[in-house]
Amino acid sequence: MNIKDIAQLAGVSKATVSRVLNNIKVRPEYKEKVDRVLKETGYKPNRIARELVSKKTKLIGMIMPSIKPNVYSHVVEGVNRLLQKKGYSLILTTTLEFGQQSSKHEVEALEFMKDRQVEGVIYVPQIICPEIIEYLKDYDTPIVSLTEKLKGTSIPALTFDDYNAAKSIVQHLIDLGHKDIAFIGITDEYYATGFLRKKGYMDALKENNMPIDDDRIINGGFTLVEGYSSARELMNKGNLKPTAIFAALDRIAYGTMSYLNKAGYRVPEDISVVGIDDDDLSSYYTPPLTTIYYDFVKTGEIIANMLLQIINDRQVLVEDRKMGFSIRKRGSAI
Amino acid sequence: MNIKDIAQLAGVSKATVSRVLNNIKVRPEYKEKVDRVLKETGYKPNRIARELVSKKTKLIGMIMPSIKPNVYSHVVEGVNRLLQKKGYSLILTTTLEFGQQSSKHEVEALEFMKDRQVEGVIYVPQIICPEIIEYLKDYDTPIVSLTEKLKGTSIPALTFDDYNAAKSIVQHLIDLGHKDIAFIGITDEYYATGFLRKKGYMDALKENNMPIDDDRIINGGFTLVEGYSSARELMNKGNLKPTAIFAALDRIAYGTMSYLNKAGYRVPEDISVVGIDDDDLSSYYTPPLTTIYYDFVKTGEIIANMLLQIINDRQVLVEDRKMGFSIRKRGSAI
DNA sequence: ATGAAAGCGCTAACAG
DNA sequence: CTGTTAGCGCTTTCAT
Repeated sequence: MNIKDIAQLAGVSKATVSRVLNNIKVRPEYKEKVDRVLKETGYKPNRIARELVSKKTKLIGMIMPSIKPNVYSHVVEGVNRLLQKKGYSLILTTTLEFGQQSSKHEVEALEFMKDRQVEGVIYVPQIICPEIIEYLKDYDTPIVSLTEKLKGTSIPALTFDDYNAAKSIVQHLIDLGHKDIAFIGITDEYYATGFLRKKGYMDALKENNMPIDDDRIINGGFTLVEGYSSARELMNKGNLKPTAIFAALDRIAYGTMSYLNKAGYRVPEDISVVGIDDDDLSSYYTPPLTTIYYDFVKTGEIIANMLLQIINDRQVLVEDRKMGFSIRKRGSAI
Repeated sequence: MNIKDIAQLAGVSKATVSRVLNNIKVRPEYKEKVDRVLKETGYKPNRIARELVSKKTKLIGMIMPSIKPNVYSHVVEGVNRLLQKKGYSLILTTTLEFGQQSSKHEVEALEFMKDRQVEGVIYVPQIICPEIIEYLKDYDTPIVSLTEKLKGTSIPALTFDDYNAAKSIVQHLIDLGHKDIAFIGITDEYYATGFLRKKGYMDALKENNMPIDDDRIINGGFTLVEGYSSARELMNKGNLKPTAIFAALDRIAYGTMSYLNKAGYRVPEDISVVGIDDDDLSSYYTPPLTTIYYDFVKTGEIIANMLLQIINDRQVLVEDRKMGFSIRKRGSAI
C-alpha cells in the first residue's frame, strides 16, 4: 500500500494525497475523500522515502562508555524522554567493551553515527586524546558533548560543576570537625571526575589551612571493585588514621565502605565516608550515604535540547552550560 | 558527493560503481579505478537510498518499562553488543513514565516502531492486558518477548526460571534452619516477578511441610521505597517474628534491610534477608546479599539472536527459551 | 561484464 | 488549487 494506491482509491493525484498528508491546503471535498481512504486503509506513509527526499532521519545518536552505571541510565532516560516528545528517536552506542577503553572505539562509533545518517550526536567522551580532538575538528554532523568541554574544538558542552561539588562536600566534612580527610579518586586523565574533583578536595583543604598529604590521596579506577582495593591501599599505607574519606563517586564509596567494614572499621563512627552522584541506592544504604546530587534526568533533557537547537538552527551559537548540584547530608558522615 | 559523481570521476557507469560497492564481479581494472576514487573522495553510499531500495533499515526497536534498573541496563548492553556485531542498530523506547504504567503507552510504542520501519522489535511487556494481546495478534513486524510468554499470541519468548529460582533460594533458607520465613513480593498481575516468585516461595514451604501464612506475605511494589514500606508493614503486623525474609527483588531487599536497620533489627543476626537478581551492588552491600544470579547481558544477546533469526529466516519456527540461574550465597542469610 | 533505464515511495517545482 | 513531471541516491533488470 503506497501513496499511488491511495491516490487511485480516492480518485485524485499522488500530489494531492501528499498534500493532505502534509496539511497543505486542498479542496475540502478532496481532503475529505482522501481522509476517508486513509482511515479505511490504515495507510502509513513510507518514512524512508520521506527521509530520502527531506534528508531528515529524525534520528539522534548517543555515544557513551556504558549505560550501566546509574548515572548514565538516568541521563539516557532524560534524553529519550525529550527526544520522543520532539519526534526524534535515539540510537545508542556504547564504547566501553569488557572494561576496555580505546579511542579507536570512539572514532568508530562517531563514524558509525555519520554512516547511520543521524541528524546529530550526543557524545559522552571517555578519554580525550589528541587524535579524537583532531578527528572531531571536522566532524560535520551536529554534535554536543556531555561531561567534558572538548578543548580545541567548538563543540558545545554541558558539564557538571564537579570542582565546586567536591569542594562543598569536603567543606561539609570540615564543618563537621574532621581534621584528617583522605581522598579516593580517579586518575587525572579523567578531567571532570578525576582532576576537578580532586582539585576541589585540595582547594577546600587549602582554604581551611589544612595540609595536603599525598599519602592520603589515592588515584584508582571508577568501579566498585576498584573502590574496594583503593580503600585497602589507603588504609594500609603507614599508620594513617583518617577520620573521613571523600570518594569521588558513590560507587567508589560503596566499595570503600565495603572494605572498611571487612577491615573492622565502623562507618560513620570510626570513619565518615562521602561520595558524589547520589546513586539510587545511596539513601538506602547502611548507613545512608552523604553525597552530592545532580539531576541526571534533567541533564539528559538539557543536552538533548542543546543538540536540537543546533540541528534546527544551525547558525545560532549554542552556549556551553553547567549543571548545578545540591548536597545530601545523610548518615555516613558525622 | 553521490554515486553519480564517483561514476564520472572513475569514468564508468553508476551501475559499475554500485557493483564495486556491493562486491559484485567487475573487470579488475575498473574495480581498481573505482576503488581509488572511493578512497580519494572518502565517499560513503547514502544509507537511506539503499534502504528505500532494499526495504531493510537494519534497525531494531526495543520497548521496555525503563532502562534504569540494573537488570534492564545489562540486558540492553547485551542486546546492543550483539546487534552492533551484526550490523544492526537499536532504537530504545521506554513505556514507564513518572512511575505510571499504561497499556496505551505500550501500544503507542509498538505503533511507533512500525512507523519507524524497524525490522523487528524486542518487547519487554509491563502489564499484560487483553487489549495488548489483541493488538499484538496482528502485529506484522517480527517481534519477540522478554520476561513473559504472551499467551494467546504466537510470539516467541525468552523467560526467566523465576519459579525455580524462588524455590531454590527459599530452600536455601530452610536448609539454613529457618522455620519462619516471610515473603515480600509484587502483586500477581506481574506474572513472572510477582506470581511465579511467590508460587516458588509457597511451594518450597509446602514441600517442606511448613505452614503458609498469609500474614507473612506482602504484595507491594517493585521499587526500593516500596520495599522499605512493605517491610514496615510486615513487621508491624501483629507480633510476627520471622527469622528470614525473602524479597522478590534485590531492590526490595535493599529497602527491606534499610527498614530493618532503622527499626533496630540486625541483618543477618536477627533476621536473614535474601533477594533475586544479583544487582551490581549486592555483593558489596553490608552485609553482602544472598541472592539469585541471572546472566542479563547474555539474556540480551540471546533475545537479540532470537529476533534476528526470525528476521532472516521468516519461515523458521523460533522456539521459546528459558534462562537458567545460579544461587549466590553471601552474608545476608545465616 | 557493462551501461541505460526503470523504479523504490515520496515531495516539490512547474504548468495549468 | 490541482495534476504532471522530475528527482532524492541507490539497486537491479535488461539488453548489449
